[in-house]
Amino acid sequence: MTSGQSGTTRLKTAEATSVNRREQILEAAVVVFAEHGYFRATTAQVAEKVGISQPYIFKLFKNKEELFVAALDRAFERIIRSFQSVTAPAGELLNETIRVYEQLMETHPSEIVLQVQAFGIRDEAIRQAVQKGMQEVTSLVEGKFIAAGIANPEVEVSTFMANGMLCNIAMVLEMPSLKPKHLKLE
Amino acid sequence: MTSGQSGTTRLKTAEATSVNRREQILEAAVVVFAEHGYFRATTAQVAEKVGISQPYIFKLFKNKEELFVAALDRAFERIIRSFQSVTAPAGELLNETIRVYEQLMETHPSEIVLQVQAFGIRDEAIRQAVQKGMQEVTSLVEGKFIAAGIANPEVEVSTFMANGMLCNIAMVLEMPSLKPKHLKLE
DNA sequence: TTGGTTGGTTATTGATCAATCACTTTCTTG
DNA sequence: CAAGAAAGTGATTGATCAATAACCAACCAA
Repeated sequence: MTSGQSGTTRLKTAEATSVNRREQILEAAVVVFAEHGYFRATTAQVAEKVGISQPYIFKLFKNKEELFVAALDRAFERIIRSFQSVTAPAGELLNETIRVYEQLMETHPSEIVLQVQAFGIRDEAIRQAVQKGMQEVTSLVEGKFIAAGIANPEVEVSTFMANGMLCNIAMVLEMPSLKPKHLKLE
Repeated sequence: MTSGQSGTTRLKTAEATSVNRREQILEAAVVVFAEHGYFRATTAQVAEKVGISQPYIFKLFKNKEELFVAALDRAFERIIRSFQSVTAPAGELLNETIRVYEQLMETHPSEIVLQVQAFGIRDEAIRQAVQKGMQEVTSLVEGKFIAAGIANPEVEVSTFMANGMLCNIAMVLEMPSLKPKHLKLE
């Protein structure tokens, strides 16, 4: 058996199963990587944040690269889940999708920062993870736009992604003036 | 005297003055940093590409960070010079600016990659250099758009920058499908 | 009670590199 | 040509870390 789910189920108290530990480590890793960057962040910092020893990380993750990829996947999964949950009529779908993303940037800023970092890392495994994440997000949004019957879905999605990227960059650079200007008023 | 410009001026043969060396090093640094990323790239790789010893780099640059910032400044300067050179009537200005940038991506891809990398580096000096570069580019383009009498210049500039960012990211990720879809046809 | 499984630790090491130090060589000019 | 400046090198080092090795402890089941 893997977990501590014994006869007298002691659930709720977040037992130290390896699955829980993995989650804790990932949560810490997202923050540490976002704050210091992939190369400057150390596995010791992640461990410290979780309250475990540095080597224990390598019992649950093959190496630092895999840890980063897992953290990145987590970030993309949240974005995808958020966008999946969006429901709105065609006329409101774009604005609603933007609203959901803006909320995500507030509630999980580190995961957004992680994304931007990942764009610049020259590492095959990481690049593949980013490619996959970006492809999934694009496809998902496009599917929604098409299903809603929005005109020129490809262009709309592309514009949405472009503004999203600029938004991300404005965030990591701490340049609010760079944020996209929508101008929906006419 | 600093250079070898003696009486019998032996110009043209690219003498090994420290100014020339600085330029050579920067040119190599742009390529090496773009290829391996700031942290994986080593000063030894840069030196090898120039054909000098690794320690000599530190005679011309205080440290690795300063070398990167200088390389980054160079990249931004080229972008700015390119945009400054743009002249077109209001109706064509946006397209012409796009064209110039697309050409830059072809002729100096490493400098574009360097930019994207720089977004993700958590280092104060580097972040400041990126901020300055982005601010200058935005202001310059906005100035041009305003001077040409384009309507909603702020929004147009923002959209232009957003698509530029998406374009950069499509490039570094090697995801051509992510490239912006303009759709000027009606 | 014993032995296997799960969850953990301490200590260490092997590589990697930026950066410095102590020199040498090559100009050039008075 | 002497001598100082400019250009450049070889050797080394001091830190930093990912990753491994080797070992410990708590628990449970047969």
